[in-house]
Amino acid sequence: MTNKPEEPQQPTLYTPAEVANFFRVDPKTVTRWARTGTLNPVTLPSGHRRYPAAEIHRLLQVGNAPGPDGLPADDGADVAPASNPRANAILNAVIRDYFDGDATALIRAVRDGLG
Amino acid sequence: MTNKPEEPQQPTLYTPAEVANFFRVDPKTVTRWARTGTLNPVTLPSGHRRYPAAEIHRLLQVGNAPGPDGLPADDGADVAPASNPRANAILNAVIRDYFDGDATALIRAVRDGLG
DNA sequence: CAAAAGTGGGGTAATTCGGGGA
DNA sequence: CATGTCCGAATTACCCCACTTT
Repeated sequence: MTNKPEEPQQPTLYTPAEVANFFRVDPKTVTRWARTGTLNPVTLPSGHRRYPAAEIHRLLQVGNAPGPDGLPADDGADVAPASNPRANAILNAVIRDYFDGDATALIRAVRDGLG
Repeated sequence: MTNKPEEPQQPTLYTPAEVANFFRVDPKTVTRWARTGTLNPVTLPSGHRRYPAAEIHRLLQVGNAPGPDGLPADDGADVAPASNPRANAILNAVIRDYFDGDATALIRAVRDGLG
């Protein structure tokens, strides 16, 4: 490792314990943030997670607390409030079951169930 | 360190320490991955291991956006695997903000965001 | 030839995961 | 709804020393 052009010495990834310490929360909460999409960690082959420093630093900024509404609602598109109970039920089930594993599954399910 | 850059190495090979830095794990963990078959390294006559870059990048790309110093600037092989960070962020934001009121907002955002 | 750094093997404590429930 | 806590199982980290390579 003395002559390799690329070698990230700086910890670009944080462990769950480190992230938990940053936000003063339980590591379990950090895991939950990963499940819900608030954080997008690198998943090791074993299933353990490593959190990119950029991701953490972004949330650590003042005013960007990782609360329930920590994510930027960038789209700001004035969506039409339809209140479709049927769609609501379908999406809710899919989100709970598949959102963590595969976002595209949600998309497909949405189209299949509502299209 | 064992091989000079002059050596015509077609595939880039990483040392255990380098791989450990990539994943933010202990070098021994990398060795364990090799022993359990998670990684398929090149074994030197001495018994030491060298890990092909392709192998490492394949695992490292899973939901990760390496920083500037990060290294694997991902190939562009933008497969949509079990976890699309951008999709996750978009969906998460929309779900939290609008899901209760209108499920179609999620669909629209998904289409716009993921194209 | 001797020394230093890296790696492999093994063993043990600490972390993390996942689920369930307060 | 989000977080904290308890549990068992799996994974990882850190300690030792021996061997290889520079």
